[in-house]
Amino acid sequence: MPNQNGTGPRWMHGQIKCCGYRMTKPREAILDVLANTQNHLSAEDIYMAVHKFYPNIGLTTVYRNLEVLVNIGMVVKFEFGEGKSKYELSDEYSSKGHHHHLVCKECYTVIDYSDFMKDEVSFLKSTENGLSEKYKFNITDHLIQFFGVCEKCTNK
Amino acid sequence: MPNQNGTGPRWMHGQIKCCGYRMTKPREAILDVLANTQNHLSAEDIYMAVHKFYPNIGLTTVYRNLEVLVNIGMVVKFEFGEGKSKYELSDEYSSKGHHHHLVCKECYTVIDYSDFMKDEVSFLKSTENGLSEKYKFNITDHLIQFFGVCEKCTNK
DNA sequence: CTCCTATTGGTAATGGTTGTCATTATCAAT
DNA sequence: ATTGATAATGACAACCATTACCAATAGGAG
Ligand SMILES: [Mn+2]
Ligand SMILES: [Mn+2]
Ligand SMILES: [Zn+2]
Ligand SMILES: [Zn+2]
Repeated sequence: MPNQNGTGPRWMHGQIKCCGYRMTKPREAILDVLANTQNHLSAEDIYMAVHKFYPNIGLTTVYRNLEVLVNIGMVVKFEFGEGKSKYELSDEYSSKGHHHHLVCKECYTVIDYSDFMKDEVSFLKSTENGLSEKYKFNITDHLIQFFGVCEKCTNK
Repeated sequence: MPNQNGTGPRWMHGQIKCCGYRMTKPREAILDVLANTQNHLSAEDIYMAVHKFYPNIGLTTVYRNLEVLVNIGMVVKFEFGEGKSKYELSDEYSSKGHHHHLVCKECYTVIDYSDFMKDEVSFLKSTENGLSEKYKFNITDHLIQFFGVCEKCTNK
């Protein structure tokens, strides 16, 4: 979807140009779709959303660009166990900020949470330090997910 | 591989019979393969290992049984980003015990670690409590992974 | 031993993702 | 504004891990 108000962050001025990539219509459209949803979208979801405004943009192009955007850190790719990857804007480019996921194993509802971070921060810091020291790893990232059954699925 | 010494835990007496499942040759072979490796195996890996001793056991059977074993909690399924699932015995049936994973994003080496658990325990307890309370989730499980670049890949 | 039915194995199908390649579009340099 | 090098695109085919299907087999309670 074309940026509705002219005041939003123009992707043009973001990470993309700096990395030697060109700013193209599909790229922009994909970022706009991701910026305008609260959900975690599959490549197909994004393709369909983009398709409404640019019917000639292909699914292959969506996949290719998601890969690029993940590589330059503007988008994050997740596997929640559904058999297809889900994407969302990375912390820096999203209004959500740093968060993790609570996933229902039955209906695959995904909840973003950023509560209870005090304990997480200290846990992460000490664990990352310990691990990188002991295993000589250059740690760049972490993945924390909780799984369970949501309220709706429990009462069913 | 057929259980090498007659003294190991016979899967026969485990979880399987209790759940109404039958103990079959393929089932036993798959569990033996998983019990005799330190690695995280794909369905194909397991199929090939089983195939050496029971050449007539099919890949489909391996997949079907892995699903059963995951469902009754004897096996755990992981996605490390390679595009195929990896399997290992669950904590209770493995000599490894409770642990998490440190994954190299370049070569997909996976390290099991169970260090630095003191901080994790308190983090998990408070976060699980907070989340299940706030979001009315019945939390059953968690996934913690650290990603980075291993020593070998860094010097290359 | 018999019977019920869970399980198997072979093969085809599915579905998400990636490769190919001729064509097009971006943008730095003129 | 025009040009040119090349990044990016779109249509389609190929890939590959996983599932569905179904007739044949085998576990194990009685
Ligand atoms: Mn999220
Ligand atoms: Mn492990
Ligand atoms: Zn649910
Ligand atoms: Zn590595």
